[in-house]
Amino acid sequence: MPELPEVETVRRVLEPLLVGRRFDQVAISDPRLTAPLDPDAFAANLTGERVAALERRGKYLLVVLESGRRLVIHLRMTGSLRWRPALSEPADDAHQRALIRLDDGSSLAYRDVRRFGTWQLLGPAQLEEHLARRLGAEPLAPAFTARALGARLAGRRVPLKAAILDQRTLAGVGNIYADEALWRARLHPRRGAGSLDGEDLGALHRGIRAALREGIARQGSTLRDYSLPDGASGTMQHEFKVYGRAGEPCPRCGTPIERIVVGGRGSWYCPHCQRLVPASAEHD
DNA sequence: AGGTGGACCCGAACGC
DNA sequence: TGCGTTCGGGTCCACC
Repeated sequence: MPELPEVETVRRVLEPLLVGRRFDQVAISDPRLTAPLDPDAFAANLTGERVAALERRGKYLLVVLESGRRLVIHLRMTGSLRWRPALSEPADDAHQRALIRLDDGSSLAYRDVRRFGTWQLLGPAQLEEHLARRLGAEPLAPAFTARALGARLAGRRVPLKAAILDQRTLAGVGNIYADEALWRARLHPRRGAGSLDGEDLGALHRGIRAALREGIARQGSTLRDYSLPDGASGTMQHEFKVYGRAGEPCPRCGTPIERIVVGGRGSWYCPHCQRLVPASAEHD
């Protein structure tokens, strides 16, 4: 599932391949991708544009075009981008939803098994408004401090994990990195979001950033559909401490990892390291 | 206003 | 073996 580390990896790989290139041909074969806009009109609108920069905000990939417009790509769950050099074999892919031919003969294909992903074409002001409505702070930016995180969580009664998954709390964390961050911070996913003290907030802030940074360093996690634009796999899935590891020993204390459902999401955690109530209040 | 649950989609995993 | 059912995941939206 593409979360911040996966989208950032895609951005880094594609940046040198796309910047300066012109879109010579654009074909969109799934109307869902650009709905409610007509896919052919959308494709025609993109044709001839040149890429000025590749940016990322939360889980959004932003293709900045020379006209100033942005092609805003959200991969949702199963979307992926695949770049192929000039003269390479065209892929036989039933799940391909769009194909862009670039002016150097290379191509960029978009595939999406579950068809949740979206493409939008927005002007700078529209994009700003679109993102401001949906996203909180970039967790790896200097402005994202433990204090700022605390301000976003204060007074909230939702489970902590649900608050972290809310993109307006902070942008880019999904189910996997939420569990990994909570394990690092030794916080139970069902803790009340507004119940954290200063020490907890510091640990959560560090846990979120460390989990995301390791994810980027490992080029993301390849579980099913995500892969790098050159077809390579990320390796972060080998580094998961708790995600998907029910019954396996906690890497810190050896207690078997448990799976519960929090905010409707499968959630893995260590029942010993991540207590709902302070350890001092228990018999043990 | 803030929180909650269903809808969207489809392959994989599961149950009989 | 083969069929049907359930599940999951990010976001939006209708509802409380």
